[in-house]
Amino acid sequence: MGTVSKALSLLDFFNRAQPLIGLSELARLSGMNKATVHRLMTELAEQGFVEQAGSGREYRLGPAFLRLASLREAAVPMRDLCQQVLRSLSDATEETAHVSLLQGDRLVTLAYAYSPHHGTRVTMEDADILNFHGTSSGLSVLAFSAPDFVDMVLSRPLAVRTSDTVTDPDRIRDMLTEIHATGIAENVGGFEEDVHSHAVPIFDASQAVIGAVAVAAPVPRMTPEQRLKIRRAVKQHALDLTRLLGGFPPDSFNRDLPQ
Amino acid sequence: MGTVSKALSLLDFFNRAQPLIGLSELARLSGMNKATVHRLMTELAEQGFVEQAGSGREYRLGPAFLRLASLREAAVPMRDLCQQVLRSLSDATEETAHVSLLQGDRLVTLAYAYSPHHGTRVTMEDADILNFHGTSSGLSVLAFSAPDFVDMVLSRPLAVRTSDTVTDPDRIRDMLTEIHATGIAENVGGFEEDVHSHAVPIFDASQAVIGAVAVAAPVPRMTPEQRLKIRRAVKQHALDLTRLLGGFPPDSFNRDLPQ
DNA sequence: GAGTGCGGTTCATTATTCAAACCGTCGGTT
DNA sequence: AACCGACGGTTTGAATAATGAACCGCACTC
Repeated sequence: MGTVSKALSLLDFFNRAQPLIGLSELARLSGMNKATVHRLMTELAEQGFVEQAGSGREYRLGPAFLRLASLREAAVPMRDLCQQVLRSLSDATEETAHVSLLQGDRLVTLAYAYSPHHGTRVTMEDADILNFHGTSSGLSVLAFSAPDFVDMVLSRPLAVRTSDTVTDPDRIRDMLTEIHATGIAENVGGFEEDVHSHAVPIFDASQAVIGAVAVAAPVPRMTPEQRLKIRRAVKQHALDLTRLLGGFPPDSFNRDLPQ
Repeated sequence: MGTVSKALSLLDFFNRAQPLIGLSELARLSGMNKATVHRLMTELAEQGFVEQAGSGREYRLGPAFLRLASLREAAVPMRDLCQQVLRSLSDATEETAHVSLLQGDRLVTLAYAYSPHHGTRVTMEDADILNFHGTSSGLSVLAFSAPDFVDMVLSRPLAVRTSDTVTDPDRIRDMLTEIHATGIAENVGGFEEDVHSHAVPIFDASQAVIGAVAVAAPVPRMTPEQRLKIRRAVKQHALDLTRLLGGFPPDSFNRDLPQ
């Protein structure tokens, strides 16, 4: 791993639950030497990528990201487009809709939309990291990923989030085969208890998978009629989003709407 | 300059006007070797900080920034707070208000708010980079910066944006002395023609300057009464914002509202 | 088909980075 | 007040990774 990757990977230890991290802790988390972490953080701080919090001397993410995110969105209004599609999707299904994007070997929540129709709903956070094996989004992405990537993901330890999380690689591979055939991944309670979700992958111009569109509903609301409605809507909106982003589904992608 | 700084500095060449940059051009812009740039960009791409556009092979900023900006804003809702203060400030002055933040040795626009009161207004872009010598925001920041920093800024070539841009370091130093005394910087047409702007610095918990609040109005609308109203409003709102961000003005800062 | 500029690669040289030990400081404990 | 452990940060020779000139294949132009 190059120096730049090391420095950037330090940023991954910051999240909503842990926005402030001290030098020693960061060294522990990353497994790097303290001196190394210090030098890397100093360089990141010079560029505004991290800063040291006023009171303690702990680090947190810096203001540079606001600027760069603004420029990214100006160049590629992906979030905007996703938000529009999600609005329509959550209206159509009356449930929570969200888009996740493949960033390196992680799947990251980019945007979401709630439906005001029900008092209870599945709630989301931006910038959450989803696992591949226990979410419909992750499974839908894997089903259209290169075998090498699937092998890499399934050879890592697979976190058990709920009693329904499937962690047997062989069973997961069977699921991927079926998802590849239908174009839709379905998951019940594998990530959060009582959440029933459907996901369909989205693709870029080179027909490579770049993420997924999903709808997540509370398990008790999932009637057969509602399930069919969601499956049709997710698939249609995922195809729309792929097209809006300038992409194309691969030839093997089943474009039929589910019956 | 360390490797990490080199890699991150490559990101600075992307902006609204030039969102796509090829390898050779990036090497030229940065003065680095093409192989070096290639390796750095490859590492940045692995982490999602840049990506290669579908058609050509040019690079553009990647989706990672959306995630990190979201986490930054969750940890430090600076943009949110600024937006609230700016809303109030632009309502009070009936002109465009904006906040810029010091990031390393650059001054970057963070947020702005327009007033719906007039049909014409000064328009802004997020993530624009302001110069120090030709903007009221920049001058107000300089006036409360360490002498070393001022020397560094004024020893660089000073861009001439309009016929009214002041570029004589001695004259600028005189202006800084006065700005330091009053706490307000004023600039007429030094950055954009026909724009009259006022700015007041904002400070962090250690009383160091971190940016500025400004109001920009078309020159023809600037009557003596309007000018006084703006000066009072900018100063008050800058003090409010400093406090909201958990900061304190330095002891030398003149807290009196202008008469 | 020679010339140009592109993205990308190679490899010996060289400068940077690493790990371990060490400082000074801060709170809490004895 | 002496001790302790953990903190952020700094120094060191030894190990590693970055560097840049030259090069490749390609597309396009003249």
